[in-house]
Amino acid sequence: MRIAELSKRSGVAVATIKYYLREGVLPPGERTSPNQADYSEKHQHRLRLVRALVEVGGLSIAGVRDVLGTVDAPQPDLTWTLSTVQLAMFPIPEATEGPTRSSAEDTVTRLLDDLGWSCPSDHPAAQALAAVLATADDLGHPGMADLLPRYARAAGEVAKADLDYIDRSPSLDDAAEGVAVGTVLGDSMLAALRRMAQVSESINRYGEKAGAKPG
Amino acid sequence: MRIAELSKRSGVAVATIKYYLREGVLPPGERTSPNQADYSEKHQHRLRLVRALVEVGGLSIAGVRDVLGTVDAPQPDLTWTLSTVQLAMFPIPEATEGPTRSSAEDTVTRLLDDLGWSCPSDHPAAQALAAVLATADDLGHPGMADLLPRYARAAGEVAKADLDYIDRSPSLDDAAEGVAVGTVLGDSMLAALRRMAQVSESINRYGEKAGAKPG
DNA sequence: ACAGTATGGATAGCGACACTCTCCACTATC
DNA sequence: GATAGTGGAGAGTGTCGCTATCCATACTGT
Repeated sequence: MRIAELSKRSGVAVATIKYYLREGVLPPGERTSPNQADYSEKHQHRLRLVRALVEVGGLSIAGVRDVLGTVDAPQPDLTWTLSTVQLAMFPIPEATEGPTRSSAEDTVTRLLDDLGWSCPSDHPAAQALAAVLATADDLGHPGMADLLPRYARAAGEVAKADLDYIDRSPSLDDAAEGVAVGTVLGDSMLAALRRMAQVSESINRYGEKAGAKPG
Repeated sequence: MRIAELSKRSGVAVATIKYYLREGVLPPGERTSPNQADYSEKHQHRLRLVRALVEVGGLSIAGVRDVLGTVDAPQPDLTWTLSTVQLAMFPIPEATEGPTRSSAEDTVTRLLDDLGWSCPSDHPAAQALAAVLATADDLGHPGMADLLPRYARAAGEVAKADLDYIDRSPSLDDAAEGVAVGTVLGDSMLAALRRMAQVSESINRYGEKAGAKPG
């Protein structure tokens, strides 16, 4: 198919598709003449994936490029693939310093120890967690740390489900894409469910009232 | 204190503080003369809160304004406060249409029913969940829906912890801020813990190898 | 008292980002 | 052979979160 049809089928503007081609998040079509190319269902699928990563996952175009680079070069080491996707999604950690931050790092180390998790305490995610705890502390909400065990238990369950899902993939390629899709969509899914559960729990405890929508 | 000291203490540039004042996310200082104002510890705290919402929660300035508007007008109805904060954080849902979307909505309705959650199935969060499921379907990953029960159980646990945390607040003002902080920081906390748990679980299943950092 | 600095307020500018538009030589199609 | 569409490249657009510049006035140190 040609670019106009790819655009029509995907609902993405031609100019945007050209932009994605330029940015390298969509591979070029197969040349049929100096200025004519042919796009396949693979391009259609890739375009959907790009849109999902951008719209649902909130990734930047550069982040999408990173993730797709990993998906396209499937390593047998899924741990590596997982870490790469995670890094593309959460490129944050710009380490802060200070007493609250140090004690937050201790808290995280202790948590990992208590849980027996095989995650290094200098992992970006662990650093991010320490940063969040330090922020809560600075805001005068040190009680957030008390939530850690329950949050961690829930996160552990989710992670097991995630890895089970990846394990079901028939091929390495599928597993790599499964990691990307699962990481990105899983985050949104979990966030949505948390909000729903909060609303439900809130209604159960405090009553319905204006419940659903305040605006 | 004057603006220069507020800037020094908070690490936020004077120009940025002026910008926040203009945007209404920081209340004006107390006038002492036509062009002189005095800022208190309250401003310092508010500034920290704004930075946390922006940096950790990824909220836009407009989103911060919405959240703070709710925090500053504490309603006795915590369900309302919760919903408002949620809306400011996830203003997404721009409803799509199509067969996958409809069946995703059915799936969500059924899930709510099975779980016995008191969350209306037309709640924005439920819509967001349906959108995610539809996206997964369109991407050729219909198996994501199988993860729902385990995800939901985990989300339920987290939500109970969240509401327990809010319940501990001594005053209504504190509860309102607790909702905002808890919702925003809780999301980041949960995401970080999920990543850590994924890494841990991945190492347990597939071995260490390049584990922590691929780049 | 008076130079030097800081302040609040308003306006304009900047850099990043994700597109979107315009132009071009050329090709496909009617 | 007129018309519409193509790939490619560059410039332009709108939004966002600041950041810089001005200005008249106010505070500060000597």
